[in-house]
Amino acid sequence: MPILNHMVEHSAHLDAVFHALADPTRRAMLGQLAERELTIGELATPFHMSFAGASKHVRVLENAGLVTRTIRGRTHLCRLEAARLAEADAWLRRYERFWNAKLDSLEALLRAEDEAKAKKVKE
Amino acid sequence: MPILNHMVEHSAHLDAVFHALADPTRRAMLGQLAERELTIGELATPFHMSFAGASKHVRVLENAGLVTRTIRGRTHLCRLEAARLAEADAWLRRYERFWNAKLDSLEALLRAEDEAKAKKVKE
DNA sequence: CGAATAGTCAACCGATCGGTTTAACGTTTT
DNA sequence: AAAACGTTAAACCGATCGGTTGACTATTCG
Repeated sequence: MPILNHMVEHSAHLDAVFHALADPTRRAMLGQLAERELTIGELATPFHMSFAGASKHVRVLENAGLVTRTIRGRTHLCRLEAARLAEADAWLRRYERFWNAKLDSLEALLRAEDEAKAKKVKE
Repeated sequence: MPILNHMVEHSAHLDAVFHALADPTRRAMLGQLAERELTIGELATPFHMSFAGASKHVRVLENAGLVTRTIRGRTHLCRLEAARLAEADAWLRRYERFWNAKLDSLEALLRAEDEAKAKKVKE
Protein backbone atom coordinates (compact mmCIF):
# COMPACT_ATOMS: atom_id res chain seq x y z
CA MET A 1 0.00 0.00 0.00
CA PRO A 2 2.03 2.92 -1.23
CA ILE A 3 1.40 6.07 0.70
CA LEU A 4 2.73 8.55 -1.80
CA ASN A 5 3.36 6.70 -5.03
CA HIS A 6 -0.26 6.20 -5.96
CA MET A 7 -0.27 9.68 -7.43
CA VAL A 8 1.02 9.62 -10.98
CA GLU A 9 3.88 12.00 -11.22
CA HIS A 10 4.49 14.16 -14.27
CA SER A 11 8.15 13.37 -14.13
CA ALA A 12 9.34 15.42 -17.05
CA HIS A 13 7.73 18.61 -15.75
CA LEU A 14 9.03 18.12 -12.24
CA ASP A 15 12.48 17.26 -13.53
CA ALA A 16 12.58 20.53 -15.45
CA VAL A 17 11.12 22.64 -12.65
CA PHE A 18 13.36 21.31 -9.89
CA HIS A 19 16.37 21.48 -12.16
CA ALA A 20 15.58 25.09 -12.96
CA LEU A 21 15.24 25.89 -9.26
CA ALA A 22 18.51 24.16 -8.38
CA ASP A 23 20.55 27.12 -9.59
CA PRO A 24 20.83 30.19 -7.33
CA THR A 25 21.11 32.60 -10.25
CA ARG A 26 17.86 31.32 -11.69
CA ARG A 27 16.12 31.48 -8.32
CA ALA A 28 17.28 35.07 -8.00
CA MET A 29 15.97 35.82 -11.48
CA LEU A 30 12.57 34.48 -10.48
CA GLY A 31 12.76 36.75 -7.45
CA GLN A 32 13.34 39.72 -9.73
CA LEU A 33 10.52 38.69 -12.02
CA ALA A 34 8.21 38.51 -9.02
CA GLU A 35 8.49 42.27 -8.76
CA ARG A 36 8.03 43.18 -12.41
CA GLU A 37 8.49 41.90 -15.93
CA LEU A 38 12.06 42.29 -17.12
CA THR A 39 14.04 42.07 -20.33
CA ILE A 40 16.97 39.70 -20.82
CA GLY A 41 19.37 42.58 -20.38
CA GLU A 42 17.75 43.71 -17.15
CA LEU A 43 17.99 40.15 -15.90
CA ALA A 44 21.64 39.85 -16.92
CA THR A 45 22.95 43.11 -15.42
CA PRO A 46 22.70 42.43 -11.66
CA PHE A 47 24.64 39.18 -12.08
CA HIS A 48 27.54 40.71 -14.06
CA MET A 49 26.85 38.10 -16.63
CA SER A 50 26.90 38.19 -20.43
CA PHE A 51 23.64 38.53 -22.34
CA ALA A 52 24.19 35.05 -23.72
CA GLY A 53 24.61 33.64 -20.23
CA ALA A 54 21.40 35.22 -19.00
CA SER A 55 19.68 34.15 -22.20
CA LYS A 56 20.54 30.53 -21.45
CA HIS A 57 19.22 30.77 -17.92
CA VAL A 58 15.99 32.29 -19.16
CA ARG A 59 15.62 29.49 -21.62
CA VAL A 60 15.97 26.93 -18.85
CA LEU A 61 13.27 28.76 -16.91
CA GLU A 62 11.15 28.89 -20.04
CA ASN A 63 11.56 25.17 -20.69
CA ALA A 64 10.42 24.55 -17.13
CA GLY A 65 7.37 26.70 -17.83
CA LEU A 66 8.36 29.11 -15.09
CA VAL A 67 8.78 32.06 -17.42
CA THR A 68 7.16 33.22 -20.65
CA ARG A 69 8.59 35.65 -23.12
CA THR A 70 6.95 38.45 -25.09
CA ILE A 71 9.01 39.85 -27.91
CA ARG A 72 8.37 43.55 -28.42
CA GLY A 73 10.61 45.16 -30.93
CA ARG A 74 14.17 44.18 -30.23
CA THR A 75 13.59 43.46 -26.55
CA HIS A 76 12.29 40.27 -24.96
CA LEU A 77 10.06 40.84 -21.96
CA CYS A 78 10.06 37.98 -19.44
CA ARG A 79 7.14 37.26 -17.17
CA LEU A 80 6.93 34.94 -14.17
CA GLU A 81 4.59 31.95 -14.61
CA ALA A 82 3.90 30.65 -11.15
CA ALA A 83 1.62 27.76 -12.12
CA ARG A 84 4.56 25.42 -12.46
CA LEU A 85 5.82 26.48 -9.06
CA ALA A 86 2.47 25.37 -7.71
CA GLU A 87 3.08 22.01 -9.33
CA ALA A 88 6.37 21.62 -7.49
CA ASP A 89 4.71 22.79 -4.31
CA ALA A 90 1.99 20.18 -4.72
CA TRP A 91 4.63 17.48 -4.99
CA LEU A 92 6.39 18.69 -1.87
CA ARG A 93 3.22 18.87 0.15
CA ARG A 94 2.71 15.15 -0.26
CA TYR A 95 5.42 14.98 2.38
CA GLU A 96 3.96 17.67 4.57
CA ARG A 97 2.82 15.27 7.24
CA PHE A 98 6.41 14.16 7.71
CA TRP A 99 7.58 17.56 8.80
CA ASN A 100 4.51 19.33 10.11
CA ALA A 101 4.04 18.42 13.75
CA LYS A 102 0.73 20.25 13.96
CA LEU A 103 -0.70 18.25 11.12
CA ASP A 104 0.63 15.09 12.69
CA SER A 105 -1.11 15.67 15.98
CA LEU A 106 -4.27 16.77 14.21
CA GLU A 107 -4.16 13.53 12.32
CA ALA A 108 -3.59 11.60 15.51
CA LEU A 109 -6.60 13.34 17.00
CA LEU A 110 -8.78 12.45 14.03
CA ARG A 111 -7.56 8.88 14.16
CA ALA A 112 -8.38 8.74 17.86
CA GLU A 113 -11.87 10.04 17.15
CA ASP A 114 -12.33 7.48 14.43
CA GLU A 115 -11.29 4.73 16.77
CA ALA A 116 -13.66 6.01 19.43
CA LYS A 117 -16.45 6.02 16.89
CA ALA A 118 -15.59 2.49 15.76
CA LYS A 119 -15.62 1.36 19.35
CA LYS A 120 -19.00 2.95 19.91
CA VAL A 121 -20.46 1.13 16.92
CA LYS A 122 -19.19 -2.15 18.25
CA GLU A 123 -20.82 -1.65 21.62
CA MET B 1 11.17 47.61 -2.53
CA PRO B 2 11.90 43.99 -3.18
CA ILE B 3 8.93 41.76 -2.52
CA LEU B 4 10.69 38.47 -2.16
CA ASN B 5 14.39 39.15 -1.96
CA HIS B 6 14.39 40.62 1.51
CA MET B 7 14.48 37.10 2.88
CA VAL B 8 18.03 35.82 3.06
CA GLU B 9 18.21 32.57 1.21
CA HIS B 10 20.41 29.69 2.31
CA SER B 11 21.55 29.13 -1.22
CA ALA B 12 23.77 26.13 -0.67
CA HIS B 13 21.04 24.14 1.07
CA LEU B 14 18.43 24.98 -1.53
CA ASP B 15 20.84 24.21 -4.35
CA ALA B 16 21.42 20.76 -2.91
CA VAL B 17 17.77 20.06 -2.13
CA PHE B 18 16.39 21.17 -5.49
CA HIS B 19 19.19 19.39 -7.30
CA ALA B 20 18.41 16.19 -5.39
CA LEU B 21 14.73 16.52 -6.28
CA ALA B 22 15.47 17.14 -9.95
CA ASP B 23 16.06 13.44 -10.59
CA PRO B 24 13.03 11.14 -10.92
CA THR B 25 14.87 8.13 -9.48
CA ARG B 26 15.73 10.09 -6.35
CA ARG B 27 12.17 11.39 -6.01
CA ALA B 28 10.93 7.82 -6.27
CA MET B 29 13.43 6.76 -3.61
CA LEU B 30 12.07 9.42 -1.29
CA GLY B 31 8.61 8.04 -2.02
CA GLN B 32 9.75 4.60 -0.95
CA LEU B 33 11.39 5.97 2.16
CA ALA B 34 8.13 7.68 3.06
CA GLU B 35 6.65 4.26 3.68
CA ARG B 36 9.48 2.72 5.67
CA GLU B 37 13.22 2.80 6.24
CA LEU B 38 15.11 0.90 3.57
CA THR B 39 18.60 -0.39 2.93
CA ILE B 40 20.66 0.59 -0.08
CA GLY B 41 19.94 -2.75 -1.67
CA GLU B 42 16.21 -2.42 -1.15
CA LEU B 43 16.40 1.03 -2.70
CA ALA B 44 18.41 -0.23 -5.67
CA THR B 45 16.27 -3.25 -6.59
CA PRO B 46 13.08 -1.62 -7.98
CA PHE B 47 15.15 0.54 -10.34
CA HIS B 48 17.14 -2.35 -11.90
CA MET B 49 20.21 -0.39 -10.96
CA SER B 50 23.58 -1.46 -9.57
CA PHE B 51 24.18 -1.10 -5.84
CA ALA B 52 26.86 1.46 -6.62
CA GLY B 53 24.39 3.50 -8.63
CA ALA B 54 21.84 3.52 -5.85
CA SER B 55 24.58 4.27 -3.37
CA LYS B 56 25.47 7.42 -5.30
CA HIS B 57 21.86 8.56 -5.41
CA VAL B 58 21.52 8.04 -1.68
CA ARG B 59 24.64 10.07 -1.10
CA VAL B 60 23.15 12.94 -3.10
CA LEU B 61 20.02 12.73 -0.96
CA GLU B 62 22.19 12.59 2.15
CA ASN B 63 24.19 15.64 1.09
CA ALA B 64 20.92 17.49 0.63
CA GLY B 65 19.95 16.47 4.17
CA LEU B 66 16.91 14.61 2.85
CA VAL B 67 18.07 11.23 4.09
CA THR B 68 20.11 9.96 7.02
CA ARG B 69 21.88 6.65 7.25
CA THR B 70 22.21 4.21 10.15
CA ILE B 71 24.83 1.54 9.68
CA ARG B 72 23.82 -1.70 11.34
CA GLY B 73 26.16 -4.55 10.67
CA ARG B 74 26.81 -4.74 6.99
CA THR B 75 23.60 -3.01 5.96
CA HIS B 76 22.93 0.73 5.75
CA LEU B 77 19.42 1.73 6.77
CA CYS B 78 18.15 4.94 5.16
CA ARG B 79 15.58 7.17 6.78
CA LEU B 80 13.64 10.09 5.25
CA GLU B 81 14.43 13.50 6.75
CA ALA B 82 11.61 15.79 5.76
CA ALA B 83 12.88 18.95 7.44
CA ARG B 84 14.81 19.94 4.35
CA LEU B 85 11.75 19.38 2.20
CA ALA B 86 10.03 21.89 4.43
CA GLU B 87 12.83 24.31 3.64
CA ALA B 88 12.22 23.95 -0.08
CA ASP B 89 8.49 24.27 0.50
CA ALA B 90 9.06 27.49 2.45
CA TRP B 91 10.98 28.92 -0.48
CA LEU B 92 8.22 27.98 -2.92
CA ARG B 93 5.49 29.45 -0.78
CA ARG B 94 7.04 32.87 -1.10
CA TYR B 95 5.50 32.73 -4.56
CA GLU B 96 2.19 31.37 -3.44
CA ARG B 97 0.35 34.64 -4.00
CA PHE B 98 1.33 34.46 -7.67
CA TRP B 99 -0.54 31.26 -8.29
CA ASN B 100 -3.23 31.26 -5.65
CA ALA B 101 -6.26 33.08 -7.02
CA LYS B 102 -8.05 33.11 -3.69
CA LEU B 103 -5.17 34.84 -2.03
CA ASP B 104 -5.00 37.28 -4.92
CA SER B 105 -8.58 38.35 -4.65
CA LEU B 106 -8.31 38.59 -0.87
CA GLU B 107 -5.38 40.87 -1.36
CA ALA B 108 -7.28 42.91 -3.92
CA LEU B 109 -10.08 43.26 -1.40
CA LEU B 110 -7.71 44.44 1.29
CA ARG B 111 -6.11 46.87 -1.11
CA ALA B 112 -9.52 48.23 -2.03
CA GLU B 113 -10.33 48.72 1.65
CA ASP B 114 -7.05 50.49 2.18
CA GLU B 115 -7.76 52.81 -0.71
CA ALA B 116 -11.23 53.50 0.61
CA LYS B 117 -9.71 54.33 3.98
CA ALA B 118 -7.10 56.59 2.40
CA LYS B 119 -9.81 58.37 0.46
CA LYS B 120 -11.82 58.87 3.62
CA VAL B 121 -8.82 60.44 5.37
CA LYS B 122 -8.37 62.86 2.51
CA GLU B 123 -11.95 64.03 2.66
C1' DC C 1 21.88 55.75 -44.86
C1' DG C 2 24.98 54.15 -40.86
C1' DA C 3 25.72 53.30 -35.91
C1' DA C 4 24.18 51.68 -31.74
C1' DT C 5 21.23 48.44 -29.18
C1' DA C 6 18.97 43.81 -27.73
C1' DG C 7 19.26 39.41 -28.33
C1' DT C 8 20.42 34.71 -30.33
C1' DC C 9 23.41 31.04 -32.10
C1' DA C 10 27.27 28.07 -32.30
C1' DA C 11 31.51 26.67 -30.66
C1' DC C 12 34.17 25.90 -26.94
C1' DC C 13 35.76 25.29 -21.88
C1' DG C 14 36.30 22.73 -17.50
C1' DA C 15 33.13 20.70 -14.14
C1' DT C 16 29.60 17.81 -12.86
C1' DC C 17 25.95 14.41 -14.02
C1' DG C 18 23.95 9.57 -13.98
C1' DG C 19 25.47 5.31 -14.68
C1' DT C 20 28.56 1.23 -15.19
C1' DT C 21 32.38 -2.01 -14.02
C1' DT C 22 35.94 -3.89 -11.22
C1' DA C 23 38.12 -4.22 -6.98
C1' DA C 24 38.17 -3.90 -2.24
C1' DC C 25 36.35 -3.75 2.60
C1' DG C 26 33.89 -5.25 6.77
C1' DT C 27 30.11 -8.45 8.39
C1' DT C 28 27.67 -12.53 8.64
C1' DT C 29 27.03 -17.35 7.68
C1' DT C 30 28.59 -21.97 7.11
C1' DA D 1 38.85 -20.54 7.68
C1' DA D 2 36.33 -19.87 3.77
C1' DA D 3 32.41 -18.30 1.27
C1' DA D 4 28.63 -15.27 0.73
C1' DC D 5 26.65 -10.77 1.54
C1' DG D 6 25.95 -5.50 1.67
C1' DT D 7 28.21 -1.69 0.57
C1' DT D 8 31.73 1.70 -0.85
C1' DA D 9 35.75 3.41 -3.77
C1' DA D 10 37.84 4.37 -7.95
C1' DA D 11 38.17 4.65 -12.67
C1' DC D 12 35.83 5.41 -16.59
C1' DC D 13 31.95 6.70 -20.04
C1' DG D 14 29.06 9.91 -22.78
C1' DA D 15 25.92 13.69 -21.69
C1' DT D 16 24.81 17.84 -19.71
C1' DC D 17 25.99 22.01 -16.89
C1' DG D 18 27.14 27.04 -16.29
C1' DG D 19 29.64 30.21 -18.46
C1' DT D 20 32.41 32.65 -22.03
C1' DT D 21 33.57 34.52 -26.67
C1' DG D 22 32.74 35.92 -31.43
C1' DA D 23 29.80 36.16 -35.28
C1' DC D 24 25.28 37.04 -36.66
C1' DT D 25 20.20 39.03 -37.02
C1' DA D 26 16.96 42.44 -36.04
C1' DT D 27 15.31 46.73 -34.42
C1' DT D 28 15.87 51.46 -33.19
C1' DC D 29 18.02 55.94 -33.28
C1' DG D 30 20.59 59.82 -35.34
